Amino acid sequence: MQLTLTGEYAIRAMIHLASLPEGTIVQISQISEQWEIPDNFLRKITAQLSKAGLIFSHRGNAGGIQLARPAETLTLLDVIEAVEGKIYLNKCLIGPQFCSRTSWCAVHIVWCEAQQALKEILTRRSLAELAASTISKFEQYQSLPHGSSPLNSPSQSIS
Amino acid sequence: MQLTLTGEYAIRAMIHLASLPEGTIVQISQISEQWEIPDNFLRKITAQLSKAGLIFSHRGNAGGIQLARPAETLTLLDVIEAVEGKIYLNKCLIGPQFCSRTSWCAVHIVWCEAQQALKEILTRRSLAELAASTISKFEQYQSLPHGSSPLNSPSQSIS
DNA sequence: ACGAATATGAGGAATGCACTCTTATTTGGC
DNA sequence: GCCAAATAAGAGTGCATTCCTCATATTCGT
Repeated sequence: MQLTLTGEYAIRAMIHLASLPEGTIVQISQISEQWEIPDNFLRKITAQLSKAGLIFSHRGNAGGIQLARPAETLTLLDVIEAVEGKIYLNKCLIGPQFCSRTSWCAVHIVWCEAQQALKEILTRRSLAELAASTISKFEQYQSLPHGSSPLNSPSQSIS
Repeated sequence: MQLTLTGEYAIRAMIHLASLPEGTIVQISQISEQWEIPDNFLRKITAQLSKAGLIFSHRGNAGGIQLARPAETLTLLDVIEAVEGKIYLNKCLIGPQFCSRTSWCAVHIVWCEAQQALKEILTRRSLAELAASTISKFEQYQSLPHGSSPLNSPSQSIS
């Protein structure tokens, strides 16, 4: 009943991309450094994000990854489901083949409600909002002059 | 991000107990039969429920288990946390030692909201309510005469 | 052709899940 | 006291998943 590190890393990477001007291409190694993600592992994760259509990847010289859609149209749920598969808080929510009691079990209804609530919250704010809010709060936290983006300058350690 | 079978089985067993008159003692093997739970595994789970103080267990001849508190005061969250530990939708919710970004990360706030909502839903209805509702729905489903409890009569297969 | 980047697939160690099995220990009835 | 019926406790097993690493392509700009 917990987000895996895979999902957490995917979110970090996507927030990073969402904090940049639309269309910016970033190298994976750059993201892995700034967000403390094992480089090779992040490559696996970005491959999944790419396969799911959330990012474009460009190989070769000056390659990297970029968002495939505007950050305003992306949500945490998109990212999580891209790398972890669809969310099912309980097996009984997958389908009747996993629980024969769904038609008369009151607990099943509770799980329906819980899952709906969870998904609603994970889609309530776009990655664009989250990235913007994160940056502004980080600047407040660090008492930095406004306008310098902490997520893009490698000199600033995020820890 | 899913309830384990351990949690699912624990809920079934507790719903079973909650459907009986207060203070009733049931054998573990009886529950395991009616709810399709491996007998030995259920014994492990009931041991956890007992250690958590949710049920009393009695050994020896005519032994069994019974609710330690009225079913009206028990919730799904109690049961789940008894066998799975406290719910943390993301590691960052456990404490700052798992994520140094909590003070300025907007995603962290979303997880807080999600977890709160989930817990609220899992405590909204008592096991007494859930058991009662399940039984009445089951009777409707089976078109049985009112008053016969499906969860107590071993002759009826629940499948 | 070269070098800088991602893609891909084969692992691999560690952990957790879903159990089983065995050996106590307790209790009530004879 | 003894036996049968029940839980207690702990070890152990098989499997899947998580969280990675590494080696080897493949792609593209110059």
